[in-house]
Amino acid sequence: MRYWLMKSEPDVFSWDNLVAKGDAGEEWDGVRNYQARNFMREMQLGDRAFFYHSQSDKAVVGICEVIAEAHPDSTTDDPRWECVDVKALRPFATPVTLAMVKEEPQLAEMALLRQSRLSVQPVSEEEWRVICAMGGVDP
DNA sequence: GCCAACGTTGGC
DNA sequence: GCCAACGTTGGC
Repeated sequence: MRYWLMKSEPDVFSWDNLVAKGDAGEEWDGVRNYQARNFMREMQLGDRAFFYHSQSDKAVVGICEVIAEAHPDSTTDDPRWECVDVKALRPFATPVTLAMVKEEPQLAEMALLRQSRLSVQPVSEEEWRVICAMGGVDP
């Protein structure tokens, strides 16, 4: 299993919105960046991803699971764009803010810090464990 | 609201 | 194929 981090602006689509979708989950549509799309193509059923709120929150707020592998993005006719489906798995007891990530030396190499504009990115197993511990959830 | 980073577009 | 112009994202 691999680990990922996916960003969303909470004003557009929040963690609570995903929770409301239940086990049916939701398409992670709207990605129009090749690098982010390529990471979604690598995702497999059962992979886990952090749900990150950009802009106002700037924090990891929950864990979701990939429930459908890459398929055409229903929000466009352009065949270049694909997306996966995810469902909410569990919320963080304590949201892990961007500031907290910056202060943790073990997380210094994260794409979240190095490539701030990338909306879908891989997370190493070690980074996954560290952030889960900070957030008070089981990895 | 501003700005840095960076991706995309289009002229040459 | 290069590069200037421009648009978007996301942190501050």
